[in-house]
Amino acid sequence: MQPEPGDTVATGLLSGDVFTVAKSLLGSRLRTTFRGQTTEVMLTEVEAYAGADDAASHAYRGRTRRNGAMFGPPGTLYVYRSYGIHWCMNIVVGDEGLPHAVLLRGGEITQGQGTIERRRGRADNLTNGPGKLCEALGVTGDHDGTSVIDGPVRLLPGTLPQGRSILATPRIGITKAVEEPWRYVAVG
DNA sequence: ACGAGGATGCTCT
DNA sequence: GAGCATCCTCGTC
Repeated sequence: MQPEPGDTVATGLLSGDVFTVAKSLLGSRLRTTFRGQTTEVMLTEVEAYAGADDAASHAYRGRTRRNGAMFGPPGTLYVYRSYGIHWCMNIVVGDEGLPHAVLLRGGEITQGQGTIERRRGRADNLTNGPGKLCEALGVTGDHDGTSVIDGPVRLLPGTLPQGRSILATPRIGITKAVEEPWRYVAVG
């Protein structure tokens, strides 16, 4: 599909293999506006989860009640509750029906610093972690299954600033497939 | 700087 | 009933 002028994000950005897409999401922005408060981050830390081929993926054993959003079209947001307390969000990528997704783990605030500090209840460590990122942007389970192309949680295309490079490391907080270097961080 | 431990709720086996 | 794709606080060094 050809991007049209005014598209919030080129859908082609989300249609490659999950590892390529994950890296290309670094530098993009994620924006929400709730109750008139706009908050936005530039993504700097993500992880790729490769569906049925990845023992650490929530979709490794197929579709369940929780992971249904992962089987939606690219751009679908998959939000789940982590440790009973936090929300974490993924962007579904690749071919529709394949449950490949990119976990959003961290970003740098580009808009709405004050709102984010209020939501987080502190002034440091605001967006360095998947649960923190959701709380900062006001993302909850209500947003599970919405689209980052035209939904309330909006992905805006972007590239990393000059001088930044991408470091691949093992993923954080998992107990299976722990060696795979599918976490990508913008450093520099 | 680093590690231990607890909070908490839902999904899946 | 186990097991989390986490975060925070409070110990120790």
